Amino acid sequence: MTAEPNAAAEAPVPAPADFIRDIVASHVAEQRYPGGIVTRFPPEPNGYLHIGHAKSICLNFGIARENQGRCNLRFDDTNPAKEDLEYVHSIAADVRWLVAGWAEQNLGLKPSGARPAATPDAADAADFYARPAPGGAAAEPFFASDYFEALYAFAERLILAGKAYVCDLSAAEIEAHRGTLDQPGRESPFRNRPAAESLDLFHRMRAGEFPDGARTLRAKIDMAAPNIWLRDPLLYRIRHLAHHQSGDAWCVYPLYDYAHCLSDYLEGVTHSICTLEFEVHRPLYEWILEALALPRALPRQYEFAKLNLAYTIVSKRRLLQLVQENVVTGWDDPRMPTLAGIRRRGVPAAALRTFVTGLGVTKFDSLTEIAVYENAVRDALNGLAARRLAVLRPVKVVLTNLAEDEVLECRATNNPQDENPATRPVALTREVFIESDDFAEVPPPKYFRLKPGGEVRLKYAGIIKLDEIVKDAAGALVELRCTFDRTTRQGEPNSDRKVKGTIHWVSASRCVEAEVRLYDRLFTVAEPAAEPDFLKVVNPRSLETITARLEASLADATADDRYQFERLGYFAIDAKDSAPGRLVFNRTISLKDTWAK
RNA sequence: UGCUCGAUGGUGUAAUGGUAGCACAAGCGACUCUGACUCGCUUUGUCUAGGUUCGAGUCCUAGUCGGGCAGCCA
Repeated sequence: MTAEPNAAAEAPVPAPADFIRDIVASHVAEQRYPGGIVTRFPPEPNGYLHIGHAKSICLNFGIARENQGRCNLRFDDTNPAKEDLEYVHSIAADVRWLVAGWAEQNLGLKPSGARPAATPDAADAADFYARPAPGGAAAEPFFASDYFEALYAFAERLILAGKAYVCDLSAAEIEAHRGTLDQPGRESPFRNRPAAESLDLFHRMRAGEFPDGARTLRAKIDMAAPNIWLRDPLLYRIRHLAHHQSGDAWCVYPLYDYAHCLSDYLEGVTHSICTLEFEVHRPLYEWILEALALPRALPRQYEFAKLNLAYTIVSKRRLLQLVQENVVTGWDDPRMPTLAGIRRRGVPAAALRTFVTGLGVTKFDSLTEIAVYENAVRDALNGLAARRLAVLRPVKVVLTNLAEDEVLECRATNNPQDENPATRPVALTREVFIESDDFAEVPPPKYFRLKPGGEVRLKYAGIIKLDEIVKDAAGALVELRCTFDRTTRQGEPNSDRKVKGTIHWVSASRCVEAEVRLYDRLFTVAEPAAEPDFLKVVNPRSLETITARLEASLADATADDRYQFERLGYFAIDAKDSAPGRLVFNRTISLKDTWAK
């Protein structure tokens, strides 16, 4: 992970307001949660975090931050079949990156190895979590798997209270009994078996006596409920599978609805914020907590609409497909909307934060234009990026009135946005490269750049005039022969002489080569997820790799810095592939180009 | 056609019964040693129909349109 280039430079923004924050504020006002406000970010470690998660992270950490509370990072790891340690590590790193310099003091962690007591009553007695000092030793994220023992004890209690039972129906039979959206379900024949029998069976499930799928633990609610999630939902299933955290300790694993609400409760979470698709699960979330008659204030669930971004896929499943089918080079490919990809591409975390925060939080299923994201990225980078000269597609220019060995030193401004901008030297020599786009033999109307007989300013150097176009026998352009007006150099009397165009350039003899990766959107349509096959709308030109010529100072470029190649865009070192002597730059984003329209 | 949630310019949102505002986008102009940035101006909106009220985007009723829900996924 690269250091955050602008962690300290966050502009003060008014605290956001939305319907969830309004609710939190009213709870604070009525002192509903004396222990303070606790939220949580609960990813399942089955893929990399993406830009949609950034919205959730900023919401949950933002609320914690605004209320001097805490946001627990908790892995919702109840399904060992789909999860992997690689994802645990990437997610932890991505969260820390996004939150660094902003809400890291609100990141809820626990002392290494801390677990709630194994019995529900003891777990009720006190919160087991702690809040170590930032960066303190021995702090680690929470895991739902830490609660397997406590969750199991809670389940025993439900069985004893007649609120849960072991069901011997097969998966197909359970489905058949469930009914349909407009037809009530039928009760399981095992629904009313004695609690003692269910408890014995539940113990034997844990002991490994039954194969996968043979039995389940179900809540006893209402098979005729109009809400399907209340039709005796499954709480536990048998899975003879090793878990990335708990190893071989368990062969029964709790399901989401059961594990999530209780994990929230155990951690002292007050506001459990999730996306809209869990709206219909909320009655179940509440049913489980209330069925256990727990002593502390219960967490409540609130739902908001997830982020949808135009030309982007925000689905771990589909992102995994892109990786597996080698459409991209990995989860951290700079074209990916993953936090890892976005970071590698050079986007500052602060840009991502302003973007998602500016979106607001509602229950309306929206599609955000990509321009909003791009604006946030450019805006963050504009104040941050050191200006440099670089030529992507070189055309040779010979300044015929400069001697072969002549070197004219020019002062270039590092960032005109700074109050007292620093400068650096760049060398002008007889042979330079300019951008091929900046020359037109047959110029279109209102073309400000170099054209036959025309003048243009080489930025920081002075004005040149095109005298002659040299081509080879095949008619291909060889070089442009120009004269350099020495009286327009910095400090010379005509330095302020106006010409319409100013272009970038590099000295042909004093430049460095670098691999530059230019990115375009990964999909050709605004809503790739709505396509029957989203792989068919992958943009075949999403990556273009070229060899560019950079001003010599860029040989010392660092991965922590951000650069603007003047008139071209914002670029960053590719932290993974770049090495001393073999520079690799990613174009984070181009500059706005109103001329191209 | 069961339950549930939603609907404000092109897009995303604000207005908590009292002047429909902001951002992005778009258009025009100014500035410019980045056709960037910045600045100025402009276009465009309360799903429909009733009702309550001095006054409705907001409250009520009915409708229309859209999202979500029937994994031993989360």
